Amino acid sequence: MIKITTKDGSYQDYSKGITLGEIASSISPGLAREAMAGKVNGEIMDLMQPIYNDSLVNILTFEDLEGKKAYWHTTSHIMAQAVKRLYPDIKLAIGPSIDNGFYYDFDTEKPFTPEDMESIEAEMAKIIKEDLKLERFELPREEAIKYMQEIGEPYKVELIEDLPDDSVISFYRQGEFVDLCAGPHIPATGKVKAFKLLSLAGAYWRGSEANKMLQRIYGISFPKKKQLNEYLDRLEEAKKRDHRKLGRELDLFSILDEGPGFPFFHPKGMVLKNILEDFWRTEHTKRGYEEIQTPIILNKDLWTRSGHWDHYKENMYFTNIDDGEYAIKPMNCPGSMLLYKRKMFSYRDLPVRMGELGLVHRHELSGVLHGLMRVRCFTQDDAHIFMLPQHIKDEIIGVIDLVDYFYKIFGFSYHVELSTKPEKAMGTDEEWNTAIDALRAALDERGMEYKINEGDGAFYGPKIDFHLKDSIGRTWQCGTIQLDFQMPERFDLTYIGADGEKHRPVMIHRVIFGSIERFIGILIEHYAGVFPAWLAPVQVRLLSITDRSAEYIKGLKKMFEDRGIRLEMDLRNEKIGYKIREARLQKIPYMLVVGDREVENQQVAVRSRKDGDLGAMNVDDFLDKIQNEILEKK
RNA sequence: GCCAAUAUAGCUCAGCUGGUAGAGCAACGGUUUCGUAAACCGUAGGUCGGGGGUUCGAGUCCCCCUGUUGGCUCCA
Repeated sequence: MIKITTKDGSYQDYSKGITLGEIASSISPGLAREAMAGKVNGEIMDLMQPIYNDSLVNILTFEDLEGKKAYWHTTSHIMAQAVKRLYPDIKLAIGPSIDNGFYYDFDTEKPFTPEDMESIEAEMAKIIKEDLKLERFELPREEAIKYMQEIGEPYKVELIEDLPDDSVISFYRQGEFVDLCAGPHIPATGKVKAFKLLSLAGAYWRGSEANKMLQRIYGISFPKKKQLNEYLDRLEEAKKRDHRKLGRELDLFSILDEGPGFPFFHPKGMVLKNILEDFWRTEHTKRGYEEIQTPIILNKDLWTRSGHWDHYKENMYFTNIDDGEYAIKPMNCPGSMLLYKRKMFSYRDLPVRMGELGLVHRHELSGVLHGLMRVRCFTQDDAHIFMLPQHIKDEIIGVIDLVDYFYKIFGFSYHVELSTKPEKAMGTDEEWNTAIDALRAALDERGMEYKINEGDGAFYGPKIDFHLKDSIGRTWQCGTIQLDFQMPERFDLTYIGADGEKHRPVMIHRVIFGSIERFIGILIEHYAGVFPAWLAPVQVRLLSITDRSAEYIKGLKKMFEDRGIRLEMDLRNEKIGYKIREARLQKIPYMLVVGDREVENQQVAVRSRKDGDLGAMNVDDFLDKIQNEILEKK
């Protein structure tokens, strides 16, 4: 007998060799039904796995991340099986689960068509109905390679050859289909209740442009039909919020064929951009930042000195002036370095915080451009902080506080990642450790949880990234703080220490919004275009019932504008319902209906986009209400 | 950049196997002066992304170019 402890701390004896699935059944039939995989002493396993020793066992369902992964991974095998049944000559590459579903890469001469997807789905439904059991087996390396050669799967052979010497080489069989796979998998294909193939795409073998382009099919699956529908509804919801669609409908920005990746901001989009920038300036001034502006075009020598010529040339644009070579800046830092060097700093002057809303241009591959999210020119809300080593922790805390303050105002929650030294890095391990310790100390002192991204830092220093979460649960990397040893060295930055000698300052490089353009894109989708009053390009629209109220409305317009309210008038000869509909579609926070009654009482009838008809109010009361709302940024 | 899909009026889209373009909304003109999500009538609007080819004839078929969309990172 062996002793099995479950996650609630209770334990029970079972006979040796019992499987996880049987344990789940003994706990409850419901759990047996929902069980997808299990964890034995922290190690993820199939339910079919027998246990021989006393163990701590946790049964995983679809509610657990690892349970989902197993579920999706099995669905990807079902898809591959269906493809092999329909097209026996197609070669299999890889088919993992991902954050939302799964994919499988296939090598096929003839790309899949949408009709093929339908027949694959139909075949998958058959495989699910057959309720094939999944069995795991292991083979020694040579046999595994031979086996895959025999069944004609060259990509699998390559994968096995690249596995480390000590790794267990496992396979999963379901009916006639066998695939190399580490697992775990759910016990039978019949457990997959609802699935859908979502998209087709090309993908390089092993993600490298040097390799062959394979055909990838993405899909998703759920234990309940309802969950699948909810997921598809969420995708629809995301589509409705698409900033490219809303950007056009709300007349905020456009990207024209004449400038791929170079956004045009319309007057209303510009209002939004200016509000964000004004807010940024105000908050930075309060925190001891100075603002600078450096040129967009600077000569080749500068970019050689900064290292960009060697490390970033592929992403840069160039031009000639007279006989000299120039580059259009992809980053603001070299310009900032020059401004630091304009004069001598004493240790008493530091830290120096130089902010710049700098327009940078970067050559992005044409295929990656995406609305405002991925562009070829954008405004970075950059700042470089030059300081003494002992300032590092406090300065970083200052930036963390600032990021926190900003994101909370927009209603974003966020998580933090700390990235450490990459393979190809400049500087010594000692320098890196000091820097990482400083970043960590700042995070710890601030009591922040963070994930470590081993080896994901910039080549010149470690970094803290802020990933914000929007209202429909997607995450976006925006803010970042990077410690940089390289630039101060390359530009020979100095300050005069208490000892009268020159010393090298430490520098950090940070952004809060990241790219203002991208941040606007995120805001549009986060709010679904329904901006809070402080951000709304038009805060109020005045609607006349008949043209008898036109003069009164024009008077209101002046009064509102004097109080800094952004407004529009709709004096057209249209019915009030029609005007309200249009104002609502434009997502304007307040609609003020003005007819004979309001003129007579010197009032306005307030309709809020959020709360509907609020009834008549005195004009001053309304102004106080909206101004308060704007002030509180609600 | 690569793979695939796609490009028709300001927007959303129709146009079957080739026979010289159509709807709704928007716009504009007129009528209606109306109380909280679409009044009525009418008018105008497109060298069908660009170039080349096949054909008696091309929005439709073929080739090239450009833009757009979804992917190409998440390692069996």
